[in-house]
Amino acid sequence: MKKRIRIIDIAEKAGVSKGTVDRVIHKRGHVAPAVKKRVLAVMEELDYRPNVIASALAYNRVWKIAALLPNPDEDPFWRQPKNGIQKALNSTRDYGINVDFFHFPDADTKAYANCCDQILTGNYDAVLVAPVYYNEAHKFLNECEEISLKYFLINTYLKREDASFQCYVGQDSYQSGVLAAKLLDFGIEHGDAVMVLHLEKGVYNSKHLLEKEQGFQNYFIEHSNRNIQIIKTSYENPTDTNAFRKFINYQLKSYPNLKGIFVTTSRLYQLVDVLSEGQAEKIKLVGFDLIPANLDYLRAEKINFLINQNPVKQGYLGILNIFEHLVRKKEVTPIQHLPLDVVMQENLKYYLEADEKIHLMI
Amino acid sequence: MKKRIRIIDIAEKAGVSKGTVDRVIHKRGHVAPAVKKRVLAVMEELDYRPNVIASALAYNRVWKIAALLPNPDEDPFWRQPKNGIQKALNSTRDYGINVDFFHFPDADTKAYANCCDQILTGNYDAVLVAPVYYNEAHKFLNECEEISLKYFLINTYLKREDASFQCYVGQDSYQSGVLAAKLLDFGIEHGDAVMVLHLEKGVYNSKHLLEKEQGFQNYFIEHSNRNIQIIKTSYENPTDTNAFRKFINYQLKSYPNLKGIFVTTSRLYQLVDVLSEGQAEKIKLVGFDLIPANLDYLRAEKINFLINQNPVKQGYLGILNIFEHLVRKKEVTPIQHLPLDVVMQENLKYYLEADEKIHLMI
DNA sequence: TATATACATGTGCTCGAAAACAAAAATTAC
DNA sequence: GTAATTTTTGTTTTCGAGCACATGTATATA
Repeated sequence: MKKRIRIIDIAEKAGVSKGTVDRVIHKRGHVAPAVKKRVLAVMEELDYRPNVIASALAYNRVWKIAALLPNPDEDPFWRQPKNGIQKALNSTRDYGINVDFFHFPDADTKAYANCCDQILTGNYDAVLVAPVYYNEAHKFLNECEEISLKYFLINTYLKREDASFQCYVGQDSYQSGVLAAKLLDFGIEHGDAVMVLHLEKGVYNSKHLLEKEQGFQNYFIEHSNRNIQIIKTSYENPTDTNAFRKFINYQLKSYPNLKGIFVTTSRLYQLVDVLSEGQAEKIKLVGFDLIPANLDYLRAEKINFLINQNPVKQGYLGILNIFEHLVRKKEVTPIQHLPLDVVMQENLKYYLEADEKIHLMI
Repeated sequence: MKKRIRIIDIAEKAGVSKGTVDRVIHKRGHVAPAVKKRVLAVMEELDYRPNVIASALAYNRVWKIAALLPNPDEDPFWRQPKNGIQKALNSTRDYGINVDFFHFPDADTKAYANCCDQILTGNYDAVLVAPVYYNEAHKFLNECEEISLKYFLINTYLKREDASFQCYVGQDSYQSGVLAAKLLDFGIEHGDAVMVLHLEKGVYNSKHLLEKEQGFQNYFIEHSNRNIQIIKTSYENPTDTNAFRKFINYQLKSYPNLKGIFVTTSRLYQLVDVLSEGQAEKIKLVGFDLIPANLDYLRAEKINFLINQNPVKQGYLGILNIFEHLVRKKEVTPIQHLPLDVVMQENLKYYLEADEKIHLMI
């Protein structure tokens, strides 16, 4: 077991003081070229690795981070990323990471603008943004760019080329559509029909839903020998059960060879709500997200697959990337897609447990 | 942003010195009951949380860990857990975690016993064990128990009730069989037949293979309405391609309604090797492990699903649990099953990337 | 040569907790 | 009541790196 190399060890071996070694390490200048070379050589030779713990302690600086997210009390989905953020905080607190949350109520642009103002004038070192509203988000990010406020995106991808853009953590919408197609394809026969169904208002403004659809469609185009017919539909208000049931029954009658449905949102359970026993048995179903209503149907074997893109981890990795960037001064990967987990009744529990166990380390 | 509470803050508020607070925190005794009560009350009131960084630095102690694994140069599988161990080390080194590796060549019981001796007499604080050989492992763990050497198991589960047993991280063999059954079931028809195929020597000594088989079988027993016939087979030496091909052709002739095969080891690729184009297309295939040979066939859509139980993470979590136990003095969960990831061509890349990204934190 | 100036190098304090050590107070023994 | 002993409490050093400040050395300018 070899002794750990400290700055002082390098200093001694190079015949200088620790102050000089420190200046070399941090490139602070004021070191004679010959000395610098000697110090670097010794560092190389002894394979010096800074003690990150001592470093963090001595740094003793506080990093101000803002997190701009929809209100988790209104939209329960956001409880999970917020949870992940808080878990990351437990690991990073002693390194000086400090997060202020900014939540805005759904579709309240005034409150939203207010949040943005506070963040822009609040002297933050970085901001974690869920850019759920396309236009507003772009506007805010432009402003961040102006004051060189570094931003990290989670959940929804926005194409940005700014210097202030650091990284995105979230889903790969297109690929999740491809995956859904492959899953359904495995369970149906040559010549069957499948449906991609959006249960959401304003689908044609939601880029990620369209990407899912595109991925789904492209799979079957690339597997044209399977001769699968694709039906694209959307339905805005599945909460009105009776009307929705009529709509679905009409679809099933129109396409008697329909054997699989892909619901692009987390609302697959609302489709199952209106399917009869016989219908549900005949049609394979794929959807998103491990929310309780979906899980009930997954356990009852009425839903075949749920695709999961760990929302807790989104928040966790969001903060972790900020930590790596600010504290460790590392380059972060610009695009970080979360795994597309294929969840079934048989492997569900591991994914539910996994969220509890993100207790890792810095 | 609230200031972090330090020991000295508590000391001041309680009207004592930081030495006294320290004694209370660490239960070192030598504190008057009344004072202890006052200090605890202040700690509670100010919600004191120790600065783990400063704590780790001051501790300045080295933990000696031994890792007993098969030689990764002989069995490439073990390269991955070892990789995970090394990644965990990068995160924990500064906390004083120090690992010595002990590798034994395959089936060399003398070398194995030698490793064990070294570990038992080497004054280690904990040992991470992959108990691949049933009898030898039990013997070693008994000896650990005698000298109160704490052990942590990875990869293969051994039922132990000792006080020295801390936790197991690894696969859930039974459940992976159930999952494989469900996957195949989704792709076949009522009345078809499926095969569970062991490609390994000494199957009936390998408890985890039998558990996989059991899980597979029980799924179909519980779904008897599907009326699926189960064929159990094993073949010891698939490397002899010609003989193996004959064997498989014979099986396929014997069971013309065979529509799915579950290979219980990572050797599914050897089955695909001997299947003709036409045969591979008709039969759905499920197996284990993201090894290159399997991945080639997965990408070529000849393998339908690979079940993955992140081997890198096994090693990583093994060390992390030791860290949590020794350094953080936390209770660790005794049984920790890794997620059973369902891997297809369409979501493969995320799982391959994921291994790179375990860079998490302490 | 004296002095200002720039640059190179060394010293010492800091972060917060741990623990050895020193001092003070309380208790016991005689 | 005093000395010896035990118990309680306070002080100081340590961990390794960061950084402000002090000191030292060489070059330029008068």
